[in-house]
Amino acid sequence: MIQKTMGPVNMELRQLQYALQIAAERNFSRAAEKLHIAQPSLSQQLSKLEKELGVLLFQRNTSTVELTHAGASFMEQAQKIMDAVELLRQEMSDISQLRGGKVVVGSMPITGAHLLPHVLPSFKRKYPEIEITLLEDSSMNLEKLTAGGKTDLSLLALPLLEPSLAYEVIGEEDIDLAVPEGHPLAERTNHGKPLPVRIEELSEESFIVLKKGQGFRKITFDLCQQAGFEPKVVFESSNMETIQSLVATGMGITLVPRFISRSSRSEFVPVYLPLAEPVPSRTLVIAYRRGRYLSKAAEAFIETFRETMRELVK
Amino acid sequence: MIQKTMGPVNMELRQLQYALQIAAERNFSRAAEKLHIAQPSLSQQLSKLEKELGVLLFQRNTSTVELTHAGASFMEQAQKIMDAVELLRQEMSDISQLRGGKVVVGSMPITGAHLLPHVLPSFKRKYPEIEITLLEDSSMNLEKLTAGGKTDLSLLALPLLEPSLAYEVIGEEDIDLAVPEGHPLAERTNHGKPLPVRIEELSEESFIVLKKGQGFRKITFDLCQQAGFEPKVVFESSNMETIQSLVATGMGITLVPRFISRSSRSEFVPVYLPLAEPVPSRTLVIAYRRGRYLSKAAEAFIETFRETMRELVK
DNA sequence: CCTTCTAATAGTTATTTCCTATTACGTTTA
DNA sequence: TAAACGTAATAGGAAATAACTATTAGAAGG
Repeated sequence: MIQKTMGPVNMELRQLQYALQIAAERNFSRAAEKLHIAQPSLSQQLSKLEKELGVLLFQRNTSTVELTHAGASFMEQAQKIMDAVELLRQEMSDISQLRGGKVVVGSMPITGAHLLPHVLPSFKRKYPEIEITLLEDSSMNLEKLTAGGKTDLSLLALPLLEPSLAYEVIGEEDIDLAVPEGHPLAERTNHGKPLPVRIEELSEESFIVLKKGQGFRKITFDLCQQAGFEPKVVFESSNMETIQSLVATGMGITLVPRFISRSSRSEFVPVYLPLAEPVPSRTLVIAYRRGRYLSKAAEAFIETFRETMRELVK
Repeated sequence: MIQKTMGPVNMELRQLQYALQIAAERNFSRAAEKLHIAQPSLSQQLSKLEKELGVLLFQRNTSTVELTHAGASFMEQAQKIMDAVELLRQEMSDISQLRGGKVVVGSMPITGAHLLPHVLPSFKRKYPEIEITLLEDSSMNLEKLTAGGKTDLSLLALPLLEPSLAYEVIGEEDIDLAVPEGHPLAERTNHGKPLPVRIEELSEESFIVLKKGQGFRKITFDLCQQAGFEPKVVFESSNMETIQSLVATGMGITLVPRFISRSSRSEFVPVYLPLAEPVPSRTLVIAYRRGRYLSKAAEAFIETFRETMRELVK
């Protein structure tokens, strides 16, 4: 990091503003009035400024006030500075008023592909000036990224492994079963509707699951364990969409979050069956660093996400 | 007036500098040290700044300090502002150190053409960054321009008519007589050198003089009057060079300042004769507004002018 | 668990800015 | 020429602000 030795800045914006006002009015008393200060204060501040600069800015006696050449070039540059200051104030004001800003959001590929497309348009509509940057990764990596401050928020599912993360629940997502067409479980219907499947019934099935580091893999294993068996894994993929295709082609079965089973559009689509009560679900949350102040923009994103989820679940 | 609702500029350069230093160090204590203040002061000022902006600039707890998105864009703009401030300080410093600045100098066409060419080069050599703007006009107009602040200095000859002008003498300039070649006065020689002429001898001559408003016209008339006669004017011109040509072609005679008779280079050159003791002269001065502070650049110009004159008269 | 950093808070002091009153100085008017 | 007016500068004291010291509280590391 380059150390810029900045000399002591004794000059202050107030003094620039005072000088500019005097230049505009060409009269100390009137300038002081507009600045809501007394005339002697203005004289004092200007003298101080001139003394510090080592330059006379105004040629003045008791009757006339006019710029020196030095004063003229001072005013030119001072005005640029004040304009830049005004711009800075405006930018900060925009951010605090949600008319600007930036949020870096992490999400798993699954949710990125299936949930965010619903959220982002309405967020953009509501806060057109807030920039959203998306970062897709596995849930494990996302937790690390968020814990390390690389993202402001991450869309994740419980449980979180990183203890430094806090979260807000944004919704429950039911879990379905995916089987190949013609699978015996898909044939059990009641008035044409498939019957719910109990997880225990899957103990002898071949499972296709996500690779390690992806949260939903653990959810699958936990559900099977709760049902009293260890799933027989015949294939692993890091891509949930790929798994759907593999199931469709008859290589095995899998558990899948509802938002995926709802919107699968690829060529090879498996059959989705509901699971029996109590329907297993995963809790979707937006996670962020514990103890951290969330920017208003980030809060607005969370709020919009929640609203959108409520709409989706209807 | 305690209207604090939307006070204009409460932000101060000091605070920008503090914020930038914190951003550079990412550590309040070290930043405070470099700023030569105590750490609590720094915390206070930053909090005040953030409160005024309505935006958190640093995400911080007791162990880490890092920029928020708002903070990042703040620093970007703040650095621009500090750079502009530094530039302003530099410009003013240059002016006060005579490494910059501007002087508007008025001069009569005569002196502009014959004296300034000697002065300007050495001034430029000494103060290469000071800009000199020349304004040529008649002495009468120059006095008005300078009294009105349109020029910083004017090169004039005594007496000055404007009472609001002060002046510094920069030298005496002897006055010569110009006659056509072959004129009887030019024939009176002593060992080949022309004899000095007494002004009384010119009472019957035809004079070519400058137009009204030009100082040297009055000097000519005054000298004649002192010699006891009223000059017979046969022609008037506003241009001293033209008068030289007219004299050369035999239309009359004229009085001329030494610096002109010395350096006439045109096609039609008259004969220049010295005037008898006491040799009349005019006092050249640099005039400026009475009671006005002269910029250092203007003072430097005067000083350089004097030096150059001393060189010239040698 | 203790020690060590580091930022925030409390309370006080020092500095700076601002105010009122007044002076000084040009300009205009009588 | 003197008097009256308008304006910037100065003086001295009051108010506001930024600085300091001492301390607390919270995280990180041994």
